[in-house]
Amino acid sequence: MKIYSTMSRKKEELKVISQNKVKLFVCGPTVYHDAHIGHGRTYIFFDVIKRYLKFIGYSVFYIQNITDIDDKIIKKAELSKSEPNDIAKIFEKRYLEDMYLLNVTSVNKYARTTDYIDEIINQIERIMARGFAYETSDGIYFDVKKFKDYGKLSNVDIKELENHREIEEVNKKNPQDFVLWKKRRSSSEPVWDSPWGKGRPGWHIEDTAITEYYFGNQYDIHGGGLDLMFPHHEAEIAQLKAINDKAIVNYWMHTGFLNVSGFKMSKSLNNFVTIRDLLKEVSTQSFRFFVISSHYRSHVEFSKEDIVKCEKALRRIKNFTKILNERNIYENIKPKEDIVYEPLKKCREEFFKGMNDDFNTPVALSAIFSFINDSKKDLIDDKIPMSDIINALIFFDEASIILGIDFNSELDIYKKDSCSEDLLNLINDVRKKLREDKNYELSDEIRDKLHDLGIDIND
RNA sequence: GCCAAGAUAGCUUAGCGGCGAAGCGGUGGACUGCAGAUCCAUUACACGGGAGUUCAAAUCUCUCUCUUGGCUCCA
Repeated sequence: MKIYSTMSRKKEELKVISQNKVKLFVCGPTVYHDAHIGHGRTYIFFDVIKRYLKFIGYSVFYIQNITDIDDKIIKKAELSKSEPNDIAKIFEKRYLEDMYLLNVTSVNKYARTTDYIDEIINQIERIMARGFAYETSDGIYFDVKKFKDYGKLSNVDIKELENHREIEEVNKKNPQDFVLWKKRRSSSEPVWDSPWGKGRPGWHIEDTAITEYYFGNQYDIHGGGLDLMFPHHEAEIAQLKAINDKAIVNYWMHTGFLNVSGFKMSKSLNNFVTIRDLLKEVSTQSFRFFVISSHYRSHVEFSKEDIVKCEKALRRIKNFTKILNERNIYENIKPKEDIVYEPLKKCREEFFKGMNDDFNTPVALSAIFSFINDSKKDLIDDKIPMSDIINALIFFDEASIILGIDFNSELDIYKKDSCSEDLLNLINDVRKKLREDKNYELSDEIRDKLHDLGIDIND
């Protein structure tokens, strides 16, 4: 199993800290608006990563933080004349709903920042005690000059930054220094007691507090979107090392951007697509397929058309597994016999080779399609041994579990409720009669209009 | 300005030293009253330009052109 590490900028063999165990942390969202499809991409991918590591035998503990106290949340609360905590609660709930809809089910623990205030304060105290942070009139700051490796992960030259950083805080020793604890600035913001008076945590400290609480000083994988590499992950590394020289994160993984109409999603550009809006138009499975049909580190351009293409491709796989299922005349028999059918052997080999090579899902998918192309005729002609029909079904089950896309179920975009289903049956009966009377004109018109409504009928 | 990523058939995406691959699309056919779906067959003048290294380069080096991203909060 090879994983690309941002720190070394190359693929490295996965070596876990304790046998068979992977401690995985991924930066979660700040809950002040609905998650967009870029979040969707990142979290679907880490979902696949977790699923795969688990599949190949690791016991994975996957934590994601939820930032529920932040400037943006406070600002949003002010605008909507509500409490920051209420805003956070609402969007946290909506975020979890979105993840559920995306079939992102592999996170073991969602950790809220405000549940770890004690740990955060304690960590800041230790960072200060070791001389890596200092107090000013408005907060506690990390002294970046004390940590020589600051900038190593993102390959950023600290000196360069001086020219570009906004200097919003005059009391800081250096413009690059980042805040660990913010002292109360206005009466409306939520605060907690601390040795430095009432205040709230800075953004970077929550992750190290949470990871230390659950994982200790060393853990295996830390993931997140590419945009978090600097300064967020640099800050985390600095904090970790400030607490403990031996602290280490072995693999830093970053997902590439999902851009819309050539640009990164932003509200000002009005190219902001939320997960819930997208799922009104395309199925979860199609979107997941879209996400995994490119490599997680590459930059991807979002387009509805491409998701439609993915939906068609996905349907091809489903049609194939449908035939496989029909051929499986022995129910409940799962012989773990060796595979003799060559295309299936090749398919498995390629699939796992791809996944083992830094989670190369496009290769894995390609292996599936090659298998379908190579074997479809044999399947229809009944030339595949029954044991391998079953082995193929087992393979598709495994692939479904790993990728979080059920290849064995029919693609169904439209949620059926009993009423609309009855109604559709009624319309179909009417059309059937019309066709029997050779009144094609009217029956076709109904079909066309249903199509416009997004309902396709197969005669 | 500094730091990155990228340019592969009509479109999307892999490959990253030795038959250019997958999906979508296109074309022909089967099925159908027709369309779609499905199936079968088939297709393609695709590795941004130019040098170099090598027996061999899409793949390595240099260079040019272009695109995108980061350097402020950001998955």
